[in-house]
Amino acid sequence: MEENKHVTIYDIAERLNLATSTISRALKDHHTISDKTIKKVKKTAEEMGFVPNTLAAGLRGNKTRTIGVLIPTVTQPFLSSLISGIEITAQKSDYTVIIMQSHDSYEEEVNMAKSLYSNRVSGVICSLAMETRDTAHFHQFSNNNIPLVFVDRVPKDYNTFRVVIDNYTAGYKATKHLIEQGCIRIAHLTAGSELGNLYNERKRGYIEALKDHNIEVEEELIINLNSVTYEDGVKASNALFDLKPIPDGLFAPGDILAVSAVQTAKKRGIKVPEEFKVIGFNNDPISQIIDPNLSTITHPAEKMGKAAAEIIIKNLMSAKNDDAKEITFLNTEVLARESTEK
Amino acid sequence: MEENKHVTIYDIAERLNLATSTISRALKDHHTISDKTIKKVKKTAEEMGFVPNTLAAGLRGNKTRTIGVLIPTVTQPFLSSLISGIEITAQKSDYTVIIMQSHDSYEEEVNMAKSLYSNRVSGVICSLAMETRDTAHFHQFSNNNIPLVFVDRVPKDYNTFRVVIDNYTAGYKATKHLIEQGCIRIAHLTAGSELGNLYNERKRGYIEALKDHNIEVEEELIINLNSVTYEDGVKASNALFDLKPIPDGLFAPGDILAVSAVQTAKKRGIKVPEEFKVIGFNNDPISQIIDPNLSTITHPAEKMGKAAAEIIIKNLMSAKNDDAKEITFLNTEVLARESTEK
DNA sequence: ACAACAATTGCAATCGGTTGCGTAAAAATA
DNA sequence: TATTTTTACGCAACCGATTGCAATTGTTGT
Repeated sequence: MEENKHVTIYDIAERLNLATSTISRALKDHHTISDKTIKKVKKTAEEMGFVPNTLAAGLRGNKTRTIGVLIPTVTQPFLSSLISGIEITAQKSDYTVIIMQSHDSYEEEVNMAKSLYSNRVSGVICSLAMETRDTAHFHQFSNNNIPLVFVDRVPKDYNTFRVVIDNYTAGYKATKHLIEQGCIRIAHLTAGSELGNLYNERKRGYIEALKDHNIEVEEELIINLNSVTYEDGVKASNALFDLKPIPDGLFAPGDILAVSAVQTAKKRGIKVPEEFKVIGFNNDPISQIIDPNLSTITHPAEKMGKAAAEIIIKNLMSAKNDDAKEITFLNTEVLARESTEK
Repeated sequence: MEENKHVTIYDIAERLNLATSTISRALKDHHTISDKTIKKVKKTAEEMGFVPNTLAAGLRGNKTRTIGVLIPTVTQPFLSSLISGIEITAQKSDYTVIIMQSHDSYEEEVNMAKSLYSNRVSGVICSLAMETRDTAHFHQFSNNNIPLVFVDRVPKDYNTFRVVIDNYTAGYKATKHLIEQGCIRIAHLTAGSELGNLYNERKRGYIEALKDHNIEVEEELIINLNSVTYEDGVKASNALFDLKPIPDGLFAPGDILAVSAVQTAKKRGIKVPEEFKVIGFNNDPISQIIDPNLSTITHPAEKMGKAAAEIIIKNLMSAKNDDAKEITFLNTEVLARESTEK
């Protein structure tokens, strides 16, 4: 096996009897280099199998064309779609994406943030870990003019870009849909998280919708979960079905929870949607697989990823850090399917 | 907003009136540095908010402690679990993971490979794009002693590490399971792909299982798909259900396909599993959501990811490139669920 | 033919850790 | 006390691309 040492611009320079500066400029079509030389350099570079060393360029120029992505996990459909969106947009502008998972751990998030900074990423896109209660570990980015975009699970009081949906309105719409389908005793699952306040917002929407339709808010119909998992969903569903009478509707702020409710209902012989209507959240793939098909709220993951990446790239180009750190709201819609049919 | 310039070892050296070499060594507990100095340096580094510049270290040492992952997409459950496994293992050894998606395009795969090389990754883990027919773009890694591990969809004749399941045996097991459950006319979906020959292997297992049980292999029961998608699965299923008599079993080499078959059957009033038994592949989340629950073949995604990352890291530490480039086979099992019940 | 200017290319410093080698100071040995 | 050995640290080159400025060559104008 041949041991090709990496080909550098020095090798090209030597071969062509030119200076490295000329090679460097020729390779990026600098206007002070003649067409003849540019052609010659590019041809030789190609022949020699030259691949620029990103590290050297990054070190010298203090910019890496790399976007760091810090998210709880890549295995949730919403987040993997988010990544996909980021990646597509990044690629178009020739940016590389580094992905790190916090596994919803604060400690890991802190470490990963440091690692991203250490890698001198040009920008950061982050969805907060569940555990995270303070955001001091993001100051290193803000303080060094590295654009930072929070997505979906965002801190409330951090002056930076945010890409989110209007969770309040989404929760309101979901609940209103159930009411319109005839529900009058609507349960809700929620989860505590101070910083990424999206569950609180959805709950607020739920409550407001009930009030606006003169439906009493019953505390026993609102269950607080420790974690948004299938297992916890089953537990909560069983608790709801132990009530008499059982509620006639459920707004679950995640499709996994909604699915767990549907399946628990089935097991207990409760008919969905006849006796119990369910609407989920996210429009995960499973929502179209389960029988009955799950009504849900769209959560434009890929769009959000694209939007976040665009903000980073745009901000990096303009080089002004005095831009307003606006919040981008993307739309959500009710997808009415079988699980809420009258 | 304060504009902290990045703190460097030069800053620390100046503050403590030491040489940068001493700082550098102290920070990594070099034995020639006194404990007193080490403590002092670390404390000061902490105070000053020093974060090492990975680029500089990588450039100098020509190693980045970064693993490049090149896969078709992150949105498939199998692949996102694979990433998860890679990431967990990498993190333990303090490696960073860069993820790139080929979107099953040969051209993108070539570009991304170049980008990874350009970023001087320490190792590469790759699952081939569907389109890929030649692997010349991986020579740059092999030629430069950068460990390369192919996972799942691997080239047949490339002398490097491979982490796979035994697709032949898995296909055999799946088919045998259907036979044991009483099927005698078993259909199969497959897809062409010369390099990542896993569908061919599964098909081989299918055929051998039939032969071993004295069941005739009928060409009309084997449908070749253009793509492994829900839509193509529906088309194929409809084609199968147009036959008379319809087959009584199906081995689908992917849960999405299996699900499409189950749902198509339902729509046409064909009862699963009474009239038509289905076994899928991968044990995707949807396999436990669909009604009836889907029998399937386990595909140990996270384990494969961990194994691949371990190979990379181990190889990087031993620094011998003459190791045997062995193939790692991970086990698969039949998960018998409702969709193949007698 | 010569100044003035434009078009090309070269020189050398720079980014920030890393590391081989050299050296001064402290400790051990003769 | 003189000499050898350790211990602890400094010097300076290095990785490879970038870029401000200097230098060279080629053009145009008068």
